[in-house]
Amino acid sequence: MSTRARLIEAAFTLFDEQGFEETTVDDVVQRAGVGRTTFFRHFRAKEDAVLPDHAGLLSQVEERLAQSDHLATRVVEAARVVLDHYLAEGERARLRHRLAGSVPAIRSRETAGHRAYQRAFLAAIRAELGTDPDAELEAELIANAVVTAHNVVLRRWLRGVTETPTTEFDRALARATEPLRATTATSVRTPQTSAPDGEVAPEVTAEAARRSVALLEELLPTLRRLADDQAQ
Amino acid sequence: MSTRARLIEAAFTLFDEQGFEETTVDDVVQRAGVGRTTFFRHFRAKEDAVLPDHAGLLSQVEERLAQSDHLATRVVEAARVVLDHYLAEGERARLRHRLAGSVPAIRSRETAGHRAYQRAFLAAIRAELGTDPDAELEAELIANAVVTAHNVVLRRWLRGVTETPTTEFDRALARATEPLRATTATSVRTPQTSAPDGEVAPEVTAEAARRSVALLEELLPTLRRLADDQAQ
DNA sequence: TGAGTTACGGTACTCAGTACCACTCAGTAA
DNA sequence: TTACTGAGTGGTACTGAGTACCGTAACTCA
Repeated sequence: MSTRARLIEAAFTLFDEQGFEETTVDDVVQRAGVGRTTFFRHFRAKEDAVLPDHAGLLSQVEERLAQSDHLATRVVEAARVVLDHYLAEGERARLRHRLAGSVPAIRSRETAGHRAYQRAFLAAIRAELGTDPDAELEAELIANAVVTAHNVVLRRWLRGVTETPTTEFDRALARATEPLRATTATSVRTPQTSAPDGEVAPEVTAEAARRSVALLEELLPTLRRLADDQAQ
Repeated sequence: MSTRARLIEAAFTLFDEQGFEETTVDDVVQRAGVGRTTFFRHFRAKEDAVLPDHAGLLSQVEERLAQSDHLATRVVEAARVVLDHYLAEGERARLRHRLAGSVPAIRSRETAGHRAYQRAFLAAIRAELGTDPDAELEAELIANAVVTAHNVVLRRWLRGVTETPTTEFDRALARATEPLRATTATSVRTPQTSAPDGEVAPEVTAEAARRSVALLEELLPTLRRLADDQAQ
């Protein structure tokens, strides 16, 4: 067992048994049987010993995103790389999740990692959607939806709510990448002929219209009074 | 000028001039002319001196979300509370944004705050959509889209890219809350007007309706604020 | 006047993280 | 053998964030 592995093992055990704040780096290195300097040579900070290798994972994600198949496929499979990593960790991932629930330092590092993935997704999506403000917003929303969908499923597995995370992942990411498939389908495949649009658009549009009209109706009495006041 | 205000002023100035890491708490308290203990009585950590009052802002957000008008309205206006806070800070918000770009501690605290808002939105949306897995995912996606849309607009203003953040905000949040309006329309409202008897092609009508609805949604917040102002 | 409250200042401490230097132990070449 | 090299390791000393505790001034309310 390598020095690094012993440090990780000791950190997980002690953080779990006696808490993160209550455990000093000295405790960890003593349990691992190594010097204090060695700890900080392997990990930049105390919490790094129980964090996944986000840097390595990120480069795998970027690698998958850089391939040349359809954008939606690339995004889904790149997110799948991250999920698979957590699943492969097994109990250790679950323990980290419990720790993150009570230790801000661990939680914030974990979310920083997710932000890095999100930015990688964003870059890939933006490259396809363009950079005008509306497309920019759309890309941000989709990139964020992908990470969120991933996280929702991952969290369910971490908490032991589901035993079929990969199945749920496919469903969740299909939902998250829906607008991506729609926009790239219309803008790339068929220029404005609206063959696929014609099937689903009317009901959706009708629902949205009803709702907006309803909202407007809420405002109408006030607006009418406002108009009357202005007329005087 | 209160002690707290002097500390904040000193922290912003020194962090900006000589960098966050290069500035010690002793530097800050010396510039503010107070004791070191006083700093940590006002702020739990060094970076807190330049962070907005997320706790106070969060309770304002929750207050707005707890009202009884339409969900989409509550969510949009609650997010607007946060945007308005940053806009009111002016140059100070921009300085913080620059600092967050280079200081992980500040950035992670800022995202932690946004996560808190996101959870408040999530609770409100989930209460309306239900808690089965699909609805849960939907709620998470929408809550995240709201925060993302807010952040996209905010960031554009922080970087000086736009001078009309509130207009962009209305547009961005109309987009982010689109699925929210659609889903609640089916469950809450029923159509009140029958279809017109004209002989226009259905797709053309649908497309025209879609544009009108989108424009109407953008205008709704403005009309609502206008009505509120007059009501006072 | 005295008791409680609030805000501030000082001292001493723990511990994370850094800088620097020394050691060990491989492998390699002379 | 000896000498050299480089990676991994360990020890020591330091800086600085954050905490605990105690003392003090001012202000308020009996």
